[in-house]
Amino acid sequence: MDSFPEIAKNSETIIRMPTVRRLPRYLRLLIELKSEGKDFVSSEKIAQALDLKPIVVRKDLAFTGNCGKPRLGYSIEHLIISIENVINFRGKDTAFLAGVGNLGSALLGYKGFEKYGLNIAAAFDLDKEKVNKTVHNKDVYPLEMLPVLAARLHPYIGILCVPEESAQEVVEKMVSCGIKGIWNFSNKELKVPADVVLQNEDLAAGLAVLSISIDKKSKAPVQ
Amino acid sequence: MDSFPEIAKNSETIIRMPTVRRLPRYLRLLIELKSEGKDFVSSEKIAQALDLKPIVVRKDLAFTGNCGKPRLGYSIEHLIISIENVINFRGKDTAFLAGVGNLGSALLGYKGFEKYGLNIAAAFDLDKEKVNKTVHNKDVYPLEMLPVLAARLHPYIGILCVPEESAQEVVEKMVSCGIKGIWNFSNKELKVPADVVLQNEDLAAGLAVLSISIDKKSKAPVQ
DNA sequence: TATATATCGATATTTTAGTATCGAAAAATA
DNA sequence: TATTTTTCGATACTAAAATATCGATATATA
Ligand SMILES: NC(=O)c1ccc[n+]([C@@H]2O[C@H](COP(=O)([O-])OP(=O)(O)OC[C@H]3O[C@@H](n4cnc5c(N)ncnc54)[C@H](O)[C@@H]3O)[C@@H](O)[C@H]2O)c1
Ligand SMILES: NC(=O)c1ccc[n+]([C@@H]2O[C@H](COP(=O)([O-])OP(=O)(O)OC[C@H]3O[C@@H](n4cnc5c(N)ncnc54)[C@H](O)[C@@H]3O)[C@@H](O)[C@H]2O)c1
Repeated sequence: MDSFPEIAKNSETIIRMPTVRRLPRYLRLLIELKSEGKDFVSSEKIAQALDLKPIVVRKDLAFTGNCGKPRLGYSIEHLIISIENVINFRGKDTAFLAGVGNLGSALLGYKGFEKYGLNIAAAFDLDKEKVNKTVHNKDVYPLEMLPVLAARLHPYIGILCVPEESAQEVVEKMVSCGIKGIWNFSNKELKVPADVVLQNEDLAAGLAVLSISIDKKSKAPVQ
Repeated sequence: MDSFPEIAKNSETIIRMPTVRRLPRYLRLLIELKSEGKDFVSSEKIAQALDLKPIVVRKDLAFTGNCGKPRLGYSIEHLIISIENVINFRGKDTAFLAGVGNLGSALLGYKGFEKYGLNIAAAFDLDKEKVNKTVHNKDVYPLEMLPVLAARLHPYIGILCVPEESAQEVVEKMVSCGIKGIWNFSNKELKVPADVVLQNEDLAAGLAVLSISIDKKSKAPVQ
C-alpha cells in the first residue's frame, strides 16, 4: 500500500474503534480526577479505575497524541484537552432529534450529552399533541419544519427515535437536509448514501451479550 | 487445555462476542422474512439486508449449530429457534429495574424487550412521588422492597437507571438479592463480585464512534 | 437419469486488537 | 551529584476477528 512502509510504522495514525469507544470512559475519569485537584495520573491508576490493563491504557492514550512523563504519568489537563479534541467533544456538534416518544424524550432530557459536546438544537414529531411545545426545555417542531430549521441551524447529526415503520423515510428527510451522521435508536436496518455515516445503537446486542455472559459464568468451573 | 485438541478443532464451541452482538439483527430479519411466508434464505440475502459480508453471516450462523443446504440456504424456522436458544431469548429472563426516571421509564415502556425474552417483573425508585404506582403497566416499588420481591420473583438481571451517585449502592443491593447480571445504563464504573456479570451500556461510546466516523468520511479522498 | 449451478462450509490467509518484555528517561532520594 | 525507582513507550508476540479460496453437495433443470 505504502511505498515506504517503515516510515508510517511508528506514528499510529489510524485510531481504532475499540480505542474510540473507551475514550469517553477515560474522559469521565479524568474530569473527576481533575475536580479532585489532581494533576498527573499513571496508566496503572487509570487501568485500576476502569478495569483495564495498563498497557491498553497506554496504547489508547498514545493515539490521542499524548505522551506521559516517566515516574509521573500523564498530565490530566493535557489528556482531557486532547481526548476532547479527538472525539470532537467540543460543544459544536449540532443535532436534530426525530421522534419525541418514550426514548426520544429521555434523550432530550439527558444532561450528559452537553458534557460530550452534543447540542440537540431541535426536536421533531408527527404527533399534533407533541409539537409546538417544549420537552426538557427543547423545542419540538412538526416534522415538515425540518428543512426550514436545517437551513438555519445546519445540523450535523440526526438522532432517530421514531418507530421502525417510519425510520427510513425520516432518515431520508434528514439526509436531504445535509445531515452527515445518523444515530439510529430504532432497530430498523437503514439505507443511507455513501457519504453519510450510520451508527446503530442496538440495545438488544448488549442484552444478548449480558445473557450469554451470565450463562457462561454459571457454567464456568473456576475462573 | 484439552488432551485431544484435534477433536474440538472444527466444532466452533466458543461463541464470539461480535457474533453475539449480531444475533439480534439476524433474528429481527428472520422473523420479518417468516412473516412474509418465506421458508429459506441464503447468506447472500441476509448479508445484503444487514450490510454484512456473506462469509461473516455463514460463520456467525455456524455458531448457532445450524447448517444450510446447498442451493437453498438456511431454514428460516430452524434459524429462529436456534438463535433464540443461543441468546436465551426464551421469555425467561426475569429482571428488576432501578431508577424510574427519564431513561428508566422509557425502558419500562419498550415493547421490544418482551420480544427478546426479557421480562421486567418490577421497578424500584426512591422518590415517594413515583412509588406505589405503575409506569407503562409495570409496578414501581420503594427501593427497600427489593429484597422482599427478589425472594419471591428470583430476578436474574438488574437494569440500572439511577444517577451515578447512587449506582454503586443500588448494585450492591441487587447483588445481595442474588441477581447475576447487571445492565448498567449509568455511566458509573461499578465494582461487582467475580460471579456477577456487568454489562455497561455507554451511549457516549456510540456517539464518539459516530463523531469520529463523520470526520474520517469527510476527510477521506475517495472510498 | 445426467448435468449444471447455486450455495454451503472447511481451510488458509490477512487484518485488527490485545498482551508481554524490557530498555530509556525523568523525577525522587541519598 | 550519583543512585534508585517508577513509569513510559518501542518492539515483539499472541489472540481474535474478518476475509479469501475453493471443493463438496444437494437441488433444479435438461
Ligand atoms: N423505548 C425504549 O426503551 C427503546 C429502546 C430501544 C429502542 N427503541 C426504539 O426507539 C424508537 C422509539 O421508541 P419509543 O419507545 O420512544 O416509541 P414511542 O412510540 O414512545 O415514540 C415514537 C415517537 O415517534 C413519533 N413519530 C412517529 N412517526 C414519526 C415520523 N414519521 N416523524 C416524526 N416522529 C414520528 C411518534 O409520534 C412518537 O412520539 C423505536 O424504533 C424503538 O424500537 C426504544
Ligand atoms: N436519560 C438518558 O437519555 C440517559 C442516557 C444515558 C445514560 N443515562 C444515565 O441513566 C441514569 C438515569 O438517567 P435519567 O435521565 O433517567 O435520570 P433521572 O433523574 O430522570 O432518573 C433517575 C431516577 O432514579 C431515582 N433514584 C435516585 N436514587 C435512587 C436510588 N438510590 N434507588 C432507586 N432509585 C433512585 C430517581 O428518583 C429518579 O427517578 C443516569 O445515571 C444517567 O447518566 C441516561
